[in-house]
Amino acid sequence: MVDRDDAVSSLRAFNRLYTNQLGLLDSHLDGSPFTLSEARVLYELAQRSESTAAEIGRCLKMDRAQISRTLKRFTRQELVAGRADPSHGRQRLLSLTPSGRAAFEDLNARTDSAISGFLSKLGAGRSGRLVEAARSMAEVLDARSNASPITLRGLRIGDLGLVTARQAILYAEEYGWNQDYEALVAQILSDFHRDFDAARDAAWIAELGGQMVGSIFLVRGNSPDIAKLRLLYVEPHARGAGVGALLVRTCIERAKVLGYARLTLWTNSVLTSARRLYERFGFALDDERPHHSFGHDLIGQNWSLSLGD
Amino acid sequence: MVDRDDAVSSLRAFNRLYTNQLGLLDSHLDGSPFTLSEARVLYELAQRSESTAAEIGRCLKMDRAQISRTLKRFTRQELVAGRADPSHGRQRLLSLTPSGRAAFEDLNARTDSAISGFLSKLGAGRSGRLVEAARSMAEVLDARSNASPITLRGLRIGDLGLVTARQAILYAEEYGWNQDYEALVAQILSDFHRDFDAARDAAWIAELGGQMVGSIFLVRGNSPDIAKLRLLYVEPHARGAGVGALLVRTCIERAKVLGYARLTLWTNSVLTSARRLYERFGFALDDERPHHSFGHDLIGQNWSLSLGD
DNA sequence: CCGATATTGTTGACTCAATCAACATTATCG
DNA sequence: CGATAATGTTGATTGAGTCAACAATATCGG
Repeated sequence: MVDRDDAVSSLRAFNRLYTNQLGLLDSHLDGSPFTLSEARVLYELAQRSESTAAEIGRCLKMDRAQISRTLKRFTRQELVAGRADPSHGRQRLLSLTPSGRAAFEDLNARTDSAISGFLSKLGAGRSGRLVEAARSMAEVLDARSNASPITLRGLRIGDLGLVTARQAILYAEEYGWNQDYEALVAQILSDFHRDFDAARDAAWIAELGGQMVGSIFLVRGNSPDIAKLRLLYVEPHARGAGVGALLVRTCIERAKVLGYARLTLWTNSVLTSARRLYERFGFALDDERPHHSFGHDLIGQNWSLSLGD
Repeated sequence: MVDRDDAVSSLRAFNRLYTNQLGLLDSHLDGSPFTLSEARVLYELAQRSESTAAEIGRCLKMDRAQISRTLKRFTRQELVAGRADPSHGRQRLLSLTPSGRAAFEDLNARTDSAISGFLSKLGAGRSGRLVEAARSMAEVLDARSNASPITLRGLRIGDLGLVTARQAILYAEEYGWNQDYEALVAQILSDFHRDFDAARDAAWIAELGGQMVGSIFLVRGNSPDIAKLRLLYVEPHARGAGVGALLVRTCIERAKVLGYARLTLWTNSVLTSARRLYERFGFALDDERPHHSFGHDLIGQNWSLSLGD
């Protein structure tokens, strides 16, 4: 994956560029009377109905003294009003006055137009990539608090290709498989779409924070009462979070609902973590056979699970 | 593509998170005696052999007065020494003293370990995504100065899937084509890999700043002296930069080298920008025929170009 | 060569940022 | 109830950031 030193220097490089280039968006917007700190405090005040100085300080990691002085300035300018908390004699409940809110809206508009101007200077392509990357970073940074849950969804356009690419890249990185595997997946998925029958087939994409982190496919087998589980995979960074188990469980349940008597799958002996998953759900190894594929000598395995219980 | 208002608010959200969460990496690292501004100046001094105050000021967008005072402090602490520029009586050539360099190395180590600690707190998955996104943003921000050129490369693992996904998503967005098209591309690419013969087939991925922005495939046709051009596409944000022309030209040249007499292609009448490209390179429309595919009534077109000249 | 103009670097003046320490007031908890 | 913690204010100090004035030097057109 990503080397640790590389990662650190990449982040540092980004940090420098960001401070040098976008940093100007922070401090002292053109006509605005507010400094960066003031703007941040103003923003937090606008977001909450009635909050306390300590709360804002914690949220912005600002010093109590600084918050106190900033709020005193705001109060003198009649941007902020406070009233005593009935349930707490020490704290004061702060809120923006109408003119405080107007000042916030003005600041907001200035910031928006500054960013908008920056983006249009970049051009459509670059700004699109910038925004996409910013979203991705924001998601990671935000995820510290709200650990986003795993969700499953059906296939969307682009998924056939993305599943192909991710599986190919993963197995190339982890086991050195060559592009034969990618072509095989592309073939399987193309066939899956062509022959798709909602009464007998299904597919799920696992997402974590809006990102694809795994997939599983349920397709009809050679006889009407046998289904095949195919193309199970979980992104390395999402492993251990129960994504694989959720996918397999969902697949088994749907296979039962669709009336299949037996669920089979083909895998390779090197895929140990997948095998453990199958065993946990009661799959039994039927037979195995060596084969040479994807540039390696492998041992293919057929597993199956009886659904009649 | 990305909506402008969405883009602005995404960037703002990112900016807030970044200042709140990683901002602490900037100002005043734990044991370090340097403030953020001082650290930035120190960094710039360490990067260049002998530079002037004005140069650093321009680079960091800092005030002359502030630079002057910072440098005066550094000089008093014997971190920086300056000598008169022989060729310029006003400027002074600044450089770090040995103890200045030691201070820089110390700061560097502290920063690295702070970032490293932050990354390990995030966990492998999140930090990987964060770093990837940071690289992507850095590339965009950096690209202002060094306009990265378009490069062509051969196929890598993952490309079959990525080309499939990007083409499917693009034509779904632009023309509303359904997933039948994605399955068709997956099929074509799977076959391409299976039947690949370096003496008769070829493929190129266009990259701009390390990102895939287009592709083209050259495959043998039904008769030995006829080749087919397939799956040409260019990302919207890279259009107008000559990516398409570069791809087509490269493909035509290779077709000549491989000894083909004629290059044919199949496209659809709605793909007007591609058609203009083909016309520019001398392709002529042989025939067209309506068909119903990808959820729409389309007019398929066969174009061809004689390579004997 | 001269004079207008720009660049470089310094200094003073001022406000805000950031941090530490001290303090009064109020909550909370054993 | 008393120790301890949290809240908010104030003073003190250093640096950040900005504006303005100034001196010294470069540059360039005439």
